Amino acid sequence: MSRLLKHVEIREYVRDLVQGSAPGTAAPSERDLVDRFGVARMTVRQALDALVSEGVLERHPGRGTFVAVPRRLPTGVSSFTEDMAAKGIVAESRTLVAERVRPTESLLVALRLRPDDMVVHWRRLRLADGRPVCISDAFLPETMVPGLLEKLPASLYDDLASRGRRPTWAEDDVAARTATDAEAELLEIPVGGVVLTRSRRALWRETPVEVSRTAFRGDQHSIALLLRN
Amino acid sequence: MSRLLKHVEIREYVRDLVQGSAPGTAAPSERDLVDRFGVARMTVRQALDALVSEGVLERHPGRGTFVAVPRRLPTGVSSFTEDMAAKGIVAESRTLVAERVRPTESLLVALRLRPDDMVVHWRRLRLADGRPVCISDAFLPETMVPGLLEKLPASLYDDLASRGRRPTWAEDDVAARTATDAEAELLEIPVGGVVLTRSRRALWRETPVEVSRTAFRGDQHSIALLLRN
DNA sequence: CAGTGGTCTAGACCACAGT
DNA sequence: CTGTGGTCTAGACCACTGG
Repeated sequence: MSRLLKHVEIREYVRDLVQGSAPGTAAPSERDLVDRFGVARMTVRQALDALVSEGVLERHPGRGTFVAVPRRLPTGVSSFTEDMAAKGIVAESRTLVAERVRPTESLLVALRLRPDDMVVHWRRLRLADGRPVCISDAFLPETMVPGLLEKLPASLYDDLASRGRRPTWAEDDVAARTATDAEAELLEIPVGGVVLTRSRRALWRETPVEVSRTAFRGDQHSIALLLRN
Repeated sequence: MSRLLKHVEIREYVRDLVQGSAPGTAAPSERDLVDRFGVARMTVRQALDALVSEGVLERHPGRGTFVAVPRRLPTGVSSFTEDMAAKGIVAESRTLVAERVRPTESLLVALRLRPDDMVVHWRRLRLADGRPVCISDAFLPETMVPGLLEKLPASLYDDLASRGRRPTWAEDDVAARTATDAEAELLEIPVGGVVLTRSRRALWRETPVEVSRTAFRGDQHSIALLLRN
């Protein structure tokens, strides 16, 4: 039995229907969906609104609703595992810390938590073809990823995706500094070597899902970006 | 005479009301707005939906609607001059090199030039409130900016804008390394200090406009980004 | 012309917050 | 308890598009 909200049910129905269709293909009209699901038109519109704001559909007044031209191609909010796979490199990671902690004040704000909420802290050394690439600290609301610590996934973003919470956008801040001694040792670079750091707040729709800080080996890595106005 | 749609009128009313309020401040409740404007609740919700998706407001079921924690500003393809102005800082620059040169092979490709085309090379030391921030080398097709060298503008992107060629998108590559001796001296950092580098190819529509390489003082500067899927 | 999406009404019941 | 946002109904009129 479907315990879904109606507008969710309709949204997923249309999403499946449209999956893989060429841009410009007509989607069912709002009144068609009203008849098919026996709901009010506002409910159908609520479902289609979501798909439009996701960039799946486009509305054309007086004509209909159509599959949208594909969105922004490039990385967007990318996952380390995917970035490496795209280069044909096998990504590995070694868990250094996986714990349940009380959030700091800044985490509380960034993740939009309530005072008693706990966060999951996961620190990993990440490797490509067996060589250290970066150290990352990820912080996630415990309620967002129940059971994560009991069974650490191979890819955090894959895990979030399976929970329907893959980040849709992120705020990044990129900087450079010298490595701490601990970082230098883990990354196998000289003490005082250069690291490229990335602070990220990743969100799904309007909900913060992850805050992370990553330090990349400066001598090997760079961050590629595509910016649009 | 206001020819505004009701939901637009309500949206702008709330936007003004909330302008400058601290995050967490309560916005009018939906039923308040229904009374104030004499409209149906769906109409009010339509107005608030827009503000929520803009990140201006947050909804908290059972509690109310509140001013959202501010997002970082979207960057898009930003200009140094504009970035500084946004922070209330006076940007200056000191021209180190301004010349007409034959393009290297990689510039020829990146700027999509023909073999005999020349490029303008402009190197600047850029300062904020009188202190060095970065060194940038910009390369532009000569045909794109005739007369630039005869009258160097205060802001390159302003100049491009006045020619109708302001970059609409860019490919950036961000990395970290130690400064060269020359860079260290200009940036007033210790020899061997850290710099954050950005290689950019900026395009207007599908036409390459600029290739630049910039080295920022790593101890002071970071690059803020907004990524979307 | 009939069909589309855009806007809007005037209600309703629900789950949830805080008092 | 009251008030909040979340969902939903069953209509309505409009401007616009296409045939």
